[in-house]
Amino acid sequence: MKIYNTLTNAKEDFKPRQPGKVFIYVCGPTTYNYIHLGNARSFVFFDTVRRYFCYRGYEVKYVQNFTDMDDKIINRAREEKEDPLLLTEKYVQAYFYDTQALNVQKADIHPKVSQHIPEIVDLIKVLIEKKHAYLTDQGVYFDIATFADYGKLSGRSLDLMQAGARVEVDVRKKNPLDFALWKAAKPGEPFWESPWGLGRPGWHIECTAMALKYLGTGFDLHGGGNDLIFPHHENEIAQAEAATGQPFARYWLHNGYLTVNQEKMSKSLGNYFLVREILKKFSPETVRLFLLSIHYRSPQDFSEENLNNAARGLERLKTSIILLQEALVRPGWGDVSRSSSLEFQDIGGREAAFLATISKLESDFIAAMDDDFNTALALSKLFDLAREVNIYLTQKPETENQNLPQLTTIEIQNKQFAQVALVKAKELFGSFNGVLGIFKTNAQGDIILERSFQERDALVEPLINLIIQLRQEAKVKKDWVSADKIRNNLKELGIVLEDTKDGVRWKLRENNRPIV
RNA sequence: GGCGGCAUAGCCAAGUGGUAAGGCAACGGUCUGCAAAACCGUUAUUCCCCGGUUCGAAUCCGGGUGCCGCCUCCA
Repeated sequence: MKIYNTLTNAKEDFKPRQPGKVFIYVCGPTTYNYIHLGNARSFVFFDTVRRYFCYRGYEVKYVQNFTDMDDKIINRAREEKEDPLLLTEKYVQAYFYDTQALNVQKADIHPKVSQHIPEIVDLIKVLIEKKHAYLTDQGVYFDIATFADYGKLSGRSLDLMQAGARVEVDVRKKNPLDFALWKAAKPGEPFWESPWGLGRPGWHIECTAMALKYLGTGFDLHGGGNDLIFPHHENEIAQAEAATGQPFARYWLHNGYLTVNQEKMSKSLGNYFLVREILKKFSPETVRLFLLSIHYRSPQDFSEENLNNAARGLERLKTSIILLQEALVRPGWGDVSRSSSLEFQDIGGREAAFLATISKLESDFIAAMDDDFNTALALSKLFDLAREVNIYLTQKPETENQNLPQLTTIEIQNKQFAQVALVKAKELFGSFNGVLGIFKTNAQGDIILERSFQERDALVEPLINLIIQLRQEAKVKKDWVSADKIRNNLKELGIVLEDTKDGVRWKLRENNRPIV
């Protein structure tokens, strides 16, 4: 496996800290708002990274934090006149709602800043003891001059940064780039007790403290969006390595921005689209397919047209999966008792060729993901698989629609071959999807293609109106049999039609509604 | 000013030395009562421009143009 490491600006062979295990820390959201699609890009990508390590047989420990205390939260809470921690809890829940729609698996641990104050305080104590931090009346600051490697992640030297820095001058700081570890509380602000008075942690210290607590020094992967390279991740490294004297994380991954009209999607520009808004119009499968259709380090432009493209591509994949699922239970293809005893080398011409082709796709898929998580290329293998399956199914089996007792031994064997081929294809769909996470799956790992409830709800109204219209036409022709049949069958589905003087009214029997 | 990224068909996009993946759209065909889906075929002699290295470059080197980002909160 090769991974592009921001620390070295090069693709490197991945070597885990411990054989067979991967320890990952990904920067999560600051919970003062709903996540937008740019945030989702990062979360979906790192979820895919995690899934791929699992697919490759690694035991993964995945930690993603919530920054649930900082200036933005305090400001937002003031605006909404709400307690900061309650506000934060609301957006934590919203985060889970939005990301689960996108099939992002929960991290093993989701630590929150507010619940790790003791760890943070201890870490700051160490930094002060080691003379890497100093006190002012504003709080505690990290002294970057004491950390020789400062700038190694973002690739800048201190001199150049100082020349270009537009930082508001704080004369109490030794260096303009020194950053807060502990901020003294102003009146009315939330606070915790510390040896340096009442206050709260600075922005960067929490990730360092929580990563060290759950993953230790020198863990494998640390990730986040490009915009976190400087200063956030640079400062995390400084804090951790100054305190422990050990390398902090070994591979740093950063995803590119999501843009709108080629400009970065960001809250300050106001050009952001919330995940929950987009999901009103596009399915989560479409959104995830869209996000993975480009290499993670490249910028990706958000537009309705691009989402539409993805939606159409998704249709193609769905069709193929449906065709395969149908074939698996159709006479002639898949209705023979499970024939797992067959060895591949026993299998005849057409099936053997098909199996060879899709096996190649599997190795291509792995090669693509091994090369710095090339999801765009991996995705093309999923499309290739769909086409191969479609081609295979286009050609009818000789024995289709014949009953088993009438078949010769050869014919039965052909059916079994076909089934082995189809089962293998289905498994491959499943394992590609297990990595890319586009489709939801059941406990057995089979792909579920049910429409989302939003989609269904949006369809109910026009669909029922259409049926009512057809029934009205039947009534006009005095075709009472058809009209009554429509009404009775709808009733069985929990949809009640009532003919009134002013037209047709319909109701949904409450207990027939699907339970989410 | 410093640092970094990007530029491939109508659109999205993979591809870092060996002769342009995949998706969408479009057109023609097969299938179909008609559609849809599916399948087959066509659609970049060419990869922003100029110059160079090489038997050979979208891929390497030099120069130029355009767009974007970071250096301040941001995934």
